[in-house]
Amino acid sequence: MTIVTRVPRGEARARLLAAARSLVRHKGFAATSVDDLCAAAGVTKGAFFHHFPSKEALGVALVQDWTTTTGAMFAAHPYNSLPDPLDRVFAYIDLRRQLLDQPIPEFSCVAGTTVQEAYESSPPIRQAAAESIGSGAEHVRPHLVAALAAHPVPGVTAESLAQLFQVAVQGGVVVAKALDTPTPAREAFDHLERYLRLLFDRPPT
Amino acid sequence: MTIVTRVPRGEARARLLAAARSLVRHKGFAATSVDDLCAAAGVTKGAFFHHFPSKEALGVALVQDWTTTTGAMFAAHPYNSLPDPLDRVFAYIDLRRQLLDQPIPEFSCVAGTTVQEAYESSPPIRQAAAESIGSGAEHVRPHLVAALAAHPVPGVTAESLAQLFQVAVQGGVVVAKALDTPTPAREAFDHLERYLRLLFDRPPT
DNA sequence: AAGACAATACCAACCAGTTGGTATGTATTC
DNA sequence: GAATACATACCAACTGGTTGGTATTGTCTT
Repeated sequence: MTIVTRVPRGEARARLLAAARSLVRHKGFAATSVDDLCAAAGVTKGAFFHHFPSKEALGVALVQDWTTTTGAMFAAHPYNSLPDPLDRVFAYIDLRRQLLDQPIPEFSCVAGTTVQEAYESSPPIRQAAAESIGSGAEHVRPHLVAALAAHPVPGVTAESLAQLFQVAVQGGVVVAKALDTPTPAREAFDHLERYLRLLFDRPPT
Repeated sequence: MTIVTRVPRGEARARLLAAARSLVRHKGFAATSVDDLCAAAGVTKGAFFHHFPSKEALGVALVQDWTTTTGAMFAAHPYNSLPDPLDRVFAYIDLRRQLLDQPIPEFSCVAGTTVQEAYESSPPIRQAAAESIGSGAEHVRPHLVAALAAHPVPGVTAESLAQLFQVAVQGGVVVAKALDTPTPAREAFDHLERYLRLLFDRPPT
């Protein structure tokens, strides 16, 4: 008598999204088949297409889910409550560096990985990735706005700096994957911090 | 009587690599099928598997071909012959910005795009991408070495700066694809130039 | 409180088309 | 004439997606 432990009713969608997050980070979106996803989630194809009308729809949901969960994670982090805005920026960089203390697939960005494949082949997924990257920039932009208000730097906007953070994050993932080491990503954040300290005339304490 | 213009004998391999470069930049590696490649190259499957033992082998050859052609393009560029090393670095940044005056797929990096998908699924391709990224850093690293020799900056190495360039290039592509505009990539290079001018005490002329 | 009923959540089997790859044949070149 | 450079035809495995069904849940009525 074999006891088949089934996935509890109501969890299928969440498990599919979790499986997708992991598989996409490891193999990319196109290389992850619907069968892969169902097997990893412990669910059948019927369940998959009950919750998602297509594989593309799951891709959109995956990126949106990524946006909200990472958004919640950053929003809840104590760095947001430091009194000085520039300290908040530096604490954000620290947090970013801490995230690199994980295996590479674990710190790679779902939106960034997916958009490379979806840029032309799936406008909806690209759109979701755009919102994700934009929302990600919002984790530093307000602090940069406040810091620049207290200490203006000619020719430098909070928006372009916030996007520079995103470029560093995404580029860090790509280079880390290529060289198979998080070091270049970490050092990119070191340079970013040094750049900001020079811009804002705030030498390391 | 239909005249079928065939691909001249001996060109199949080169045409397959050219087709692969274009298709991979637009759709990614996994989403590009062998049939796609043959159709785009105007060649049959027999030709494909005559020149490449597998799709993976074409992926490796594609990345290697990318490394050599881009390497030759940068090596031949006049920025290398400027007298001052830091001027060479700034001219390299200018060149990088010029490359952004193209449609996004045209300036996206084949190695960077591919490695995201191949990181775990294909060690040989990942290895080729590692060599490509490493070789790419060599287009600035010597100039940074010379610039730092003339004007040392405590705590800053030419190697980590060269890798920062790679992070900016790769991150620029990802963010540009996500937001569907080259602006963040361009501004990342602006910030990079400003950072270097601060580090080397070389205000804009 | 119990029964009817419809929605929801899921499953197993199946489908047509596509995938990477092969076996075999033929025209060119050296 | 032997190697090289292809073309044609084909295949098993897998692809995203569909089908028809079942078990579970909530909801409304009596």
